[in-house]
Order: sequence, then structure tokens, then C-alpha cells
Amino acid sequence: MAAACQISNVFSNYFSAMYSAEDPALTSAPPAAAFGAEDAELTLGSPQVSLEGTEKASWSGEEPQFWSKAQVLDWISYQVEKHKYDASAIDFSRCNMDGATLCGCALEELRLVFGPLGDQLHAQLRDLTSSPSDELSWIIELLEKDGIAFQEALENPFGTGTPQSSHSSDSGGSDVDLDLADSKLFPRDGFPNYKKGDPKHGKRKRGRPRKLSKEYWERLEGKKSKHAPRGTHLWEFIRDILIYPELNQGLMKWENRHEGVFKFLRSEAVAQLWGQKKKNNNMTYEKLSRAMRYYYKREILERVDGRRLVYKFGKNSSGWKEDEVVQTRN
DNA sequence: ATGTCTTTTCCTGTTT
DNA sequence: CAAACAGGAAAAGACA
Repeated sequence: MAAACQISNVFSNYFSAMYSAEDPALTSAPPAAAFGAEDAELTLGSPQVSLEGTEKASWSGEEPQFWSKAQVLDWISYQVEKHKYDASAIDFSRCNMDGATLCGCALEELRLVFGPLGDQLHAQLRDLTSSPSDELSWIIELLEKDGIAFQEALENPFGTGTPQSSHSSDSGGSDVDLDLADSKLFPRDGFPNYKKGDPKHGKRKRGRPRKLSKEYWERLEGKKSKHAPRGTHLWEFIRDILIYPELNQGLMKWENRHEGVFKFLRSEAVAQLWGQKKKNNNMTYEKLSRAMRYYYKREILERVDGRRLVYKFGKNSSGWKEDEVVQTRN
């Protein structure tokens, strides 16, 4: 089961990595351009100086490559302060760049703009930045190498008995897999009372109750609360599972690639993955599908009648068509 | 600090 | 019967 945990985490990290960086303005970003692995970074403890007692810095917890201009400015100001550097020596008009640009600056360029502080900035940036290509290839390699084990782990969390007749039973039925694996990954003993539909509590309030697991989650991961990265929409998440076969792992398939018709093969597994991405281990296909149904009105999805677990991308979605995908991937 | 937007949660009823 | 589908309602959480 160590394998189940490890691989699931890798998978979820890969996904967080992909999405942590996504700019909402871009319809989609290829993983190669949007690695990130912020979770791993945070879990391992980043080398940043802590800002005890104060607000968390806007840039902390995010990969420098993906900082906005404002975050870059924040970080520079922070470095100026930290190194007791004379800010008047810096032409802040030349700091109008985003994280990607900043990371692209050579040491000489940084020295040019920031003087001696350039060396500090350069070193700090290097510390904050892991190697993108290495990161990605490592993850892909692992996914590929352990593809079978991963699949088995999803289908058979305890690795014993009934190895379900390998994947994609196109039955249209849902699956309860990952639930067990999930309870191992995200133990709930901290909240023994939280149980769906507990009859003891009679009529509960309507609407969305406060999520109980969040603090527990954060404690579990040994990190402070971090805002979810922006630009992560459910339909984009679904789309990316479909267009990156290396992420798909038999979770979904195209029914009609040209028309954007697709089907959930492992609905609960996809829901769990979505839940992992949103740090919400209570996600289910039922809830995910409610969100999907909201997309009909906005024409991000089109209705497909009479076909269970089948949806179709609508005219307000993008990034899934063959030509778009080719562009995205190159 | 207020409003908007996208979910998330729950629920009741219907369909497959 | 179980699993999906349909949507209404209300609230959470992120973001502007």
C-alpha cells in the first residue's frame, strides 16, 4: 500500500503542479511549461525565511516562475528589507516583470538592475526553483513505470484478492475504488462524527456546512493554510485528463473526439482526484456531477441525453479540440 | 469589506 | 433496487 500512497501522491502532486501555475487567461498550459510541484516544495519545507507573526507573503508557497508582477515586486521588496539594502538604489520601474521573466534573468542582468543585491536575488531564486524538466520527467517516468501498479492500487487498494479484470470495464457503472485508499491517504479519525447522512442528527441545515477536514489536512501536511491556486476550474481539470493520456490512466475516454463527447470510466476515481486537487477528501461523483450540470447553462458543457456518465464540451469551453491540443503540446 | 463567481453540500424527485 | 440524472437552495471560499 505504500505504493498506493506514493503513486497517488505523485499523481496528485503532478496535478497540483499542472494547475498551480495555470493562468486563467490561457486556455491551457502544457505540463512542461507549468510544472511547479508546490506541494512537494512546501511539504519538504522551503528555504524561505519565515514571516512569523505577519501576513504570509503573497509570493510564498508559489513557484517563482508563476509569480505575477505584483508578487515579484513583493518578493523584491522583501529581499531588500531582508538584506537591509538601500532601496533608493533600485530603479523599481525596472522590476515590472512577472516571475517567468524574473527567472529568465541572468546573474549579470540582476546585478545590473539591483547591484550587489542581484547576487542575493539570484541565489535565492535558485533556491526557490527546482529544475522543471527534471521534475516533470521524473513524474512522468514514475507514472509510466508504475502505471500498472497505480492502476491496481486504484482498483484494489489493499492489493489482496480479486484483482479486477484489469481496467476500463466500459460498463458505465461507477466505481467505489479509491475510497479505501482514500481513507488511508486521508484518515478521518480526527472527525469521527462526520458521516454522510448520519440519521442521528435529524434534519441538518441546508446548504454547505463548514468543511471539517481542512485544518486537519493542513496539520497533516505540516503547513499553514494556503489559498487554492486560481484558474483551476473543474471543466479544465476534466479536459486535461482527457487530453493528456499520461494523466488519464483509464479514468475517462473520448466517445467522439471531434465533437468533444467524453465519458467517465472511473467516475469516483476522477472525483477523488478532483477532491485531492481541491484538498477536499469528501468529494464524490455525485457532487462533481452537480458542478458539471451547472456548466450546461453556461454552455461550457452540452447535454447528452440518455447516456450515463457521458458529457460533451460546449461552445464556451476550449483547449480540447485536436488542433488546440497540438498547439498546446508543442 | 463587499460583491461576484465557482463550486460544494444537501435534498427531493425522476429516470435508466 | 442501485446508480445516474435533474435542479433548487444555501453556503463556502477565492478573488477582485
